[in-house]
Amino acid sequence: MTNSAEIVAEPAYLGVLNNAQREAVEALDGPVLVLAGAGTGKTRVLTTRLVHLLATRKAFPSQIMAVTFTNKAAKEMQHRVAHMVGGPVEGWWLGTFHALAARLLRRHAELVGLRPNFSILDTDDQLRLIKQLLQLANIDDKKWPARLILSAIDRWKDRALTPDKLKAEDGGDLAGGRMVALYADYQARLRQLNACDFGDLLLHTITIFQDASNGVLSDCHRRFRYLLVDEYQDTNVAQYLWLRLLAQGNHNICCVGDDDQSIYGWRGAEIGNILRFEKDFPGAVIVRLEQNYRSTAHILAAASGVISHNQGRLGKTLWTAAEGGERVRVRALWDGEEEAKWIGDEIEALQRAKVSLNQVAVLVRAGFQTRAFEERFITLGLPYRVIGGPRFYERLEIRDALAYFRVVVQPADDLAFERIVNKPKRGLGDSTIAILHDAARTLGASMVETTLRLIETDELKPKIRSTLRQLMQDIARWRTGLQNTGHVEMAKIILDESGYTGMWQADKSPEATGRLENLKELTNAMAEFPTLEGFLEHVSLVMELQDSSDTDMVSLMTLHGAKGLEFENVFLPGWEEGVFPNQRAIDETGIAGLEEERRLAYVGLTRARRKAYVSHAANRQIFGSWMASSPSRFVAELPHDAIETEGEAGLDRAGSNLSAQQFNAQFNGMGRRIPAFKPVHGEPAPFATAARARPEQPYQPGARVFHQKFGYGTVTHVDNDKLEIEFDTAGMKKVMDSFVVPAQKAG
DNA sequence: TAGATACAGCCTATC
DNA sequence: GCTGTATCTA
Repeated sequence: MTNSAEIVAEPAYLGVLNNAQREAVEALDGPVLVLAGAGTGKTRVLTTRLVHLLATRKAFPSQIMAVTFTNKAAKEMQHRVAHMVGGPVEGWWLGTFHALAARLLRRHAELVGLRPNFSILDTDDQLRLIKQLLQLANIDDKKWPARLILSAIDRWKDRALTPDKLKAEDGGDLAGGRMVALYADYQARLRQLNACDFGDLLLHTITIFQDASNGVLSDCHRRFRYLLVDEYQDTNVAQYLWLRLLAQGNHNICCVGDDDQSIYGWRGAEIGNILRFEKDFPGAVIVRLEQNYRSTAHILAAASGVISHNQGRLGKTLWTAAEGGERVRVRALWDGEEEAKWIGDEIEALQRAKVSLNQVAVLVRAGFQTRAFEERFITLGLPYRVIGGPRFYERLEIRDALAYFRVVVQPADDLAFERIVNKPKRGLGDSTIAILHDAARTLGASMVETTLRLIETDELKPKIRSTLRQLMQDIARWRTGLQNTGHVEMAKIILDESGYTGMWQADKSPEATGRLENLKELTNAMAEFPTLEGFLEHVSLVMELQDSSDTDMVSLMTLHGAKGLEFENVFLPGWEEGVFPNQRAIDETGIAGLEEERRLAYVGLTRARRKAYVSHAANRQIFGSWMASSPSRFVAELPHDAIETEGEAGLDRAGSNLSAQQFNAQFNGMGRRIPAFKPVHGEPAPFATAARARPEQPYQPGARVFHQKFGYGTVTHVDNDKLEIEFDTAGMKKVMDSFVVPAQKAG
């Protein structure tokens, strides 16, 4: 219902839009797909649409959900909307899929067997967990590395396939044919740990949504009347299902995306989601944004020429009203060093022409390629920043510190406990941890709980017992401390009293000071959050620390990292077969992989506003050995009119005598075997799941028992699962019942 | 429990 | 060719 008195004249924000943009903004009700080519004003449409929703009184902020993939994109949207309406808009659900799902899940955790304070695991935790499960199941982790197992699980989760939806043979020969059972175990273990991984955030909310009896979904329908989705081409099946459930209520879903910029197929994105939109949401309005405001006609022609070689596109033709501009320069060079030299020189030339270095980017296919440029830029004294290196919250010392906090907040978090139990070294070696681990498994209890029980017995050596008792008391004290003392102060106390800070202070290695600084930065960052729990949530869901520097520097990053960004001048080195398109991408997924590489080329070219430089070298050092290389097929796909070819004669054909097969063999080492999901017959061998039902106490006073360490003895007293035993040689001891066996069986 | 040695794996990467 | 990790040994 539009209040006509409110909108007397056409709002100014509509006037600045072109026809297509305007259509996308004004189609507020019903499903809408906005196919937004690169540089066509996608963000403007998204934010204006939101402002329009509010201005027309179609919705209050609290009735709008806006979903992005990255925190950066969410922040950007918040910022732009605030800018448009002249103040921050609050109360709308704006965030990443995972952040929004986590928010819902915290409220309804018990519906999927979790407590509201569940931990969110990252890849590192997942890998540790899988390693443990592999060991438990006696699966050779040499043959089936945890990384491989994890990626199989993640891919299943991307497709919303929970273990119950899989048949044993769906795992192929992975993990010796026991992959599905392993996956089920992994899920069981997560529940025990009161934890979930990123995939679970979505899958658990889907489970909750699908059960109508809890009323959560209908509540959401009542609440969220309008749904906005950014980068729709990157959604995976789970995200698609999640969105579809939410959209069922009001059908007001607006997805913005570009099938030509889908570059995340390898992490589960389903380009089919965007290609199928009309079918999934009947009556959908499709708006194409094709007028590009970013790049010159030559750059657009180059990008369009390359992408036109792809099949299976929705099809768009980018055009620009702008005239003139330079052709894309395509240069052949002798080797990588020369390439770096040339790019360095060109950047210096730009610098002399008073171009800001912030407007210069070098976009590479893979991280390792940045090194050659860094070296060159250092020699030249060109300031640069590498975007997307190791992240703050992934650093060892930060993860250790966070593990301490996690144990205090969520004592069922065994992964965190195991991480810190002997850091700093407390004399708790592998064997002690193994005892705790085994005992926890037989008891079906958490490690902290198990430790609390074991320290009341004589299972452990007195010294170890008192160390653990101390640690348990510390953790308990820190937990109570959090109720009275501020969490920033408490965090410092935890790191101090645990000896963790001291450990690095005593460390004389050169990186120790840096680590101490990072720890300080960590506690500083906490101040912005009301509670320790809130901070931990932030850390799990927002892995980046806000970047501060806006000094003038060349940006060095991967093509993937450049998506969504734009620069006046873009250098695209390494356009060689094998490197780009990446050979592995082609080996692993064939045509689909090649097309994704081509979309990456399209993304790269369309980042440039004024000048784009493509280069390729005739010789390249890969994994240490020199190889002749031939220009990327994408070079040949650039329309002649749009480019200007330069470089020494003959170089552009160098290396073409090397067969693709030879290249493969060298580039990929001995040819990596990719385990196929081939069906295999026969039941997977069952293996222990962590939780086991506790039988009745089988030991009574007088029973003869055998203990691995203390030998034979007679039970004198029973206290639940704790036994007092007079051992024949070791004397009176308290032990856990699970540590002894009836004497006759041991003989 | 640290230090030494062998060995594999080396593309992209969000949350 | 380099790096991280797993395993062995003093």
